[in-house]
Amino acid sequence: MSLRHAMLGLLARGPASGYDLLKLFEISLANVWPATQSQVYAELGRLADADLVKVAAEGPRGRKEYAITDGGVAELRHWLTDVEPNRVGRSDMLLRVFFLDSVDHGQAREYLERQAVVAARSHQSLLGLRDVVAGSDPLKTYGRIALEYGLRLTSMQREWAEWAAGEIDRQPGT
Amino acid sequence: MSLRHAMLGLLARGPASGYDLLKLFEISLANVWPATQSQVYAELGRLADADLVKVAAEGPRGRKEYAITDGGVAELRHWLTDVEPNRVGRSDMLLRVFFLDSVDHGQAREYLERQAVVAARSHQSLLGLRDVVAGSDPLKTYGRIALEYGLRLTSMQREWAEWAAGEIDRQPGT
DNA sequence: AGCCTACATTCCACTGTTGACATGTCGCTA
DNA sequence: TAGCGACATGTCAACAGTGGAATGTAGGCT
Repeated sequence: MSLRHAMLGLLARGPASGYDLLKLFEISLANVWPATQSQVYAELGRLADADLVKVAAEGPRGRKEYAITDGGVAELRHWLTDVEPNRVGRSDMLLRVFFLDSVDHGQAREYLERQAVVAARSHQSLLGLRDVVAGSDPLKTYGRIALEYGLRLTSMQREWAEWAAGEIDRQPGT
Repeated sequence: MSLRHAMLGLLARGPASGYDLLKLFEISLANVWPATQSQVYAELGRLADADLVKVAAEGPRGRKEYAITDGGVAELRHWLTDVEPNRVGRSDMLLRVFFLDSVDHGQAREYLERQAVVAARSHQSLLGLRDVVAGSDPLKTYGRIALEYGLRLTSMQREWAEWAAGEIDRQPGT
């Protein structure tokens, strides 16, 4: 249940409304922890029930501004410092690789090549993002670190996919 | 809904019971697409309703052996060759990095160092796995390719976490 | 005045995932 | 023969995530 912690993390930087949080998810967390409107508002209610956040102010158009409480800060810190067994992430892409022997060599190769292209594209868009934020408001250290992870990941993915495409050519059979 | 395709992929290699599939998920797909018993049996029922698999034989202890049908093979191939916008994976680890500014420098550093250790450990266990399978039944090409991905990923994660830990030391503030 | 867009919240139905519980068979061995 | 452990299937409640619809406000434009 990390949506909760993502919201607490955002609120730790300052009060915000559900709508604000939604925008923050869109612009800064979209590639790490996407969240929909239904989720955000529902979780905000639960968070308030648990006294981890509270309504700090009510604005013009029914706007409710929430602020994190001391309990919320404690919960956030606990989540950040507690060692949890990080559960395995599912990977659609790798799952397909496992079953690539169900299609012919050409199709398998095509799949891997497409992965290389997708990874390269993601890499490019992250590079663009880095330039944008470098030019204006410099990213906070941790933002830069997270971005660097994306950069390294996509670059590794591209190399791997290219290697894999070559590898299946080298392989006897199929 | 890729549980369905994972099961079709496994059944494409030969008939199996729900129990067999469960074991296969545990040993070969645990790190790519974990599945529980409830899910497997329920999905098997749905798959049979949709005529993508059928009961091929009934064994000793209520055992039902399922086989993939032509429709199932078609569905599997379609999934393997169809370009789908791969949805973003959530990352608990990266989410934490984003909010590391809510704790002090020492704790942030500790978190990143711990990530480096975890990655290194995963890397070692994959190396072990590779040696085991290399010694006995050689992995199929695609299994090797998927394993290589894990190896590269964990190695990249370790390097990145070490770099990140150093990086926050170099940073002014906190 | 009428319309559009951005702001803003709430509710709902559906699917996917987890964990626990219930039930029963079969072969081994103390 | 009683009990254990591996085999084997089935069901249920709860929660997380997705997508869409309904509702309403306020400001700006034509």
